[in-house]
Amino acid sequence: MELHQLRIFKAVTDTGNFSRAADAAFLTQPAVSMQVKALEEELGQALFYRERKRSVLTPAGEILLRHARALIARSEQAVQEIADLQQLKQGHISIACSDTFAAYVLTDMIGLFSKTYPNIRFSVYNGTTNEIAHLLINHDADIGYLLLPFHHPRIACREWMTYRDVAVSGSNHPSVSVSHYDLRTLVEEQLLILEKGTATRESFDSALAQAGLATTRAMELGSVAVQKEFAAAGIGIAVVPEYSVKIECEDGRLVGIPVHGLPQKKIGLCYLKEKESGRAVQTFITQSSKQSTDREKNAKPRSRKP
Amino acid sequence: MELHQLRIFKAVTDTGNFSRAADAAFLTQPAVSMQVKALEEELGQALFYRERKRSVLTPAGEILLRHARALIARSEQAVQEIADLQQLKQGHISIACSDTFAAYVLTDMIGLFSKTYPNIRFSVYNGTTNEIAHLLINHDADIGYLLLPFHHPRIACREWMTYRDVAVSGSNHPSVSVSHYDLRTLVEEQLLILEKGTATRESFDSALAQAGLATTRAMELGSVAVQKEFAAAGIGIAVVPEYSVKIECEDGRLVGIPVHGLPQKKIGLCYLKEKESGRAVQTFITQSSKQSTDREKNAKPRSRKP
DNA sequence: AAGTGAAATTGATTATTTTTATGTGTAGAA
DNA sequence: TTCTACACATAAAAATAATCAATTTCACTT
Repeated sequence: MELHQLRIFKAVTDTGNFSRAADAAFLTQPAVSMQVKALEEELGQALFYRERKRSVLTPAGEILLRHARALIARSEQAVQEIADLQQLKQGHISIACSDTFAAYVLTDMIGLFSKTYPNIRFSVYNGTTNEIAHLLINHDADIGYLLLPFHHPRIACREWMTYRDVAVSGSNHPSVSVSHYDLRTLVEEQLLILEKGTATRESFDSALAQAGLATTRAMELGSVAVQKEFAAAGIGIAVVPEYSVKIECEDGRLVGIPVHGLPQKKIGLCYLKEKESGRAVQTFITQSSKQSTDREKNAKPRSRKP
Repeated sequence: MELHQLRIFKAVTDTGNFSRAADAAFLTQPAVSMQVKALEEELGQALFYRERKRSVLTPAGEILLRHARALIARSEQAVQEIADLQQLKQGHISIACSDTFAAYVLTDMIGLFSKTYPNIRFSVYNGTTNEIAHLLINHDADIGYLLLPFHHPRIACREWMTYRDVAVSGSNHPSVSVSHYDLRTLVEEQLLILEKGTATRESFDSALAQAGLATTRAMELGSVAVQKEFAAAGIGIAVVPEYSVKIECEDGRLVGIPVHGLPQKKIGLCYLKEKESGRAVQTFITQSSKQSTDREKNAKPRSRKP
């Protein structure tokens, strides 16, 4: 049984007549006869009572018509839904990144995108750099954001944004009066740093190692959100990505202090080399890259309010 | 889009691999490639990410797979349902006849048939001879039962059962003592006869006319059921088909009195000449004709109980 | 650098579908 | 009756599509 045959069959039921069905289907009458006959042979029984003027459905024909209608409609629906994918009327974008990036950068990107394309759904997976790579390779994520440099034979990266880590403290902390740190002064403080195994921590450690320094008093915390809370509570100085404390610095809950000697860091957008992204993903990248340049222009990572 | 293509597409998703799909579908790998490519071109986007070892569905592919599964399953269901028609696992029989025949003959026939084939549904249409013919011609009824003789260019009849009309009265009516009527004595009675326009009435009228007689006191009633009630109430003598009063004669509610001079009547089974009946209808005819010969053997149209 | 696995490509071959032309049967008209 | 018109069936030729066998490409792997 083929849809082609069912379309012809349906044309006969619509017109009540093989010859008119042939016209409607842009075929000749014998072509219609043969396809109907093929169906009848496959099903083992007649589909029409052939009368002089019209053809009337047999019981088997009635059953087949019911299914044929459903089958044809559903095949058209499939085409439509797939077309909707192109029109961004539906779709799904799956993103892999660190929880920090998700919480403080992705939120805005997705929020803006969803205003324009409300029917595109999102999945966000958080993980380490390695986990992000696996998500991409297994097609569980369409794109990822991770700390550069990153090299993998099947994954391509492009620079997405740059930022620095910044020291923050609560606004009543003695360090408020400090205009900046360098690494040597920084390590003297009670530090609040991220646990091992994260890219942020590794880059911090290697910066210290390069300068021949080590932390004197460091407290390891599990997430940037916790670091911020501890800093706000005046427990110590947190070293966090500047983008994660933009709002708190602006409203004065936290005070950001630049650290000389910490390198500028790059986050890359990455995706499978061989895989061409769908339109939804492409559009998301385009739109949010516009947004991100805007954001960077307006960014005032250092701001103190009295 | 053709089911053929969807079956191949599904084989690829099942095996994750064009080559293995080819084996599964008893095709060569290029054949699979071509059909998938044809689908992709029709839909305007790729269905698979082709990787070295396996092929993974794109978003469009996911959507198509969902529909392909449904389409394939439904096409198979259609075949199954139509096969069930042959197996008498489902079906529908539509019968046209007089309301009297339906009430007193068809009931048993359908009851017995439904015991064997509980999933065959019935429709029963009541109408005059002419209406029955129209029902057949419009395929609204598969078979009909009507009073013979009946001639129509497109309808074939075969004799189904014979019966006589019989006079019945309530068991306390004076006529109880009469052993039989002839037409002359019958017309002297207070008669309960069927309204004009029915075959029963016409045959009665023509029997009287042939004998040069006319009713003296006749009451026209709308149905045999009403005739029987009036007779049981002692209002007069009803002339009704013997098969319609079999039970009442046996249990004594009514007394049947033969009428000499009324002809034997034949009911025919009829159907469209050119139309071959479905298996359900054929089986119904076969089974109920066995039953009807049985019934006629046991029939005791005249029986009086004290 | 050679080998491997999976899919694309190509040209020939085979099946299938469609068309053209014709036949059949019936209903209605001459 | 015979003719004509209509609707479908049938048959052979033509066109189209699907398949196959052989080859190539491509990205790894060894």
